[in-house]
Amino acid sequence: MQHNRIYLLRLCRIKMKRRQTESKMGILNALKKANSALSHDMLETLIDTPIDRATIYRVLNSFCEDGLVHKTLGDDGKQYFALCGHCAENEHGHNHTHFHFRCLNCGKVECLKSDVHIPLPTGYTFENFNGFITGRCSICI
Amino acid sequence: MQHNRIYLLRLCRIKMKRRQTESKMGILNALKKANSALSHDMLETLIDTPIDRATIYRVLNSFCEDGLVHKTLGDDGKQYFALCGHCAENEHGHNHTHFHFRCLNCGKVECLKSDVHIPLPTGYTFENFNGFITGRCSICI
DNA sequence: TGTATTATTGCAACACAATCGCATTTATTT
DNA sequence: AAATAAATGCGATTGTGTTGCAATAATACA
Ligand SMILES: [Mn+2]
Ligand SMILES: [Mn+2]
Ligand SMILES: [Zn+2]
Ligand SMILES: [Zn+2]
Repeated sequence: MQHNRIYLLRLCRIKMKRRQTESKMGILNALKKANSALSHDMLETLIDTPIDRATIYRVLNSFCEDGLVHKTLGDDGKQYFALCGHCAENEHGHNHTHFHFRCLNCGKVECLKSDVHIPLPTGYTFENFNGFITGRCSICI
Repeated sequence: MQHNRIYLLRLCRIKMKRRQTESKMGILNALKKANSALSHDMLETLIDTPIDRATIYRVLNSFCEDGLVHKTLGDDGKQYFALCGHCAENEHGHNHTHFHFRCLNCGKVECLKSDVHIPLPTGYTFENFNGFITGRCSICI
């Protein structure tokens, strides 16, 4: 179920009429390399050839629509985007009911592996989940 | 451990050199009446005598500092403030490791009672938690 | 390979939540 | 009643993300 980036982009090109551009490749590579969730400003510094802010957001949101990436709102008010790696799969597709951890020292945001159990009161229906934890990662003690 | 609002404000006046004002009373009453987490704009509509935006935020943040209220960042990008009712108590004071639920229909934001277990990888330290669930509440089907 | 189509981009303007500086007001103390 | 400084209102500012639009360029197809 793990495909490489080129394959995924090609798939999107056909299915969603996307085009393969340098911006998309750059952003996808940065996400892959970082192996963590990235915010717009993180991407801006990570990518060599400058890309406009609006473009970065548009690319990221298109990745979300296409299922390559998921978005989570950090407790710092920023959106973070991560490649869909070990997202839990179920009958409707794959879902993102996992926590995200942000290290207050190094800033890295990671998807935590454990799938979160969501304790809804009876009669409530579920639509979306966003769980953020902050602290310090093992590298930053 | 449940005190009434007047008592709490009086406590803050002495301990933190706060003053008891109409704005604070209004905001505290609105929170109490709503029995749910409120955002700035919700409060603005709920309170009769108009209070300036900056003042509302300042009052709410002072309430947070004083431990009367806790703040959570909604997935809609807004801050929600709720009276500290059944927040979990531990040796360091009380913590806010519970989910918040926002009904996509009526907009109400509630503190969910169940205390969340936070699955940190080994070597990671905990600082803060923000968990938001959206869906529909039992009233809105 | 050349041309048409239209997805994508950059730029500027915009929307929105929240904060800040500062002069003024006012709750509290004496 | 006067002094002190916390609290307020107003306007400006920050920060994040979106949108409109004309220009660009990736893709399809003859
Ligand atoms: Mn995913
Ligand atoms: Mn609390
Ligand atoms: Zn770290
Ligand atoms: Zn509802």
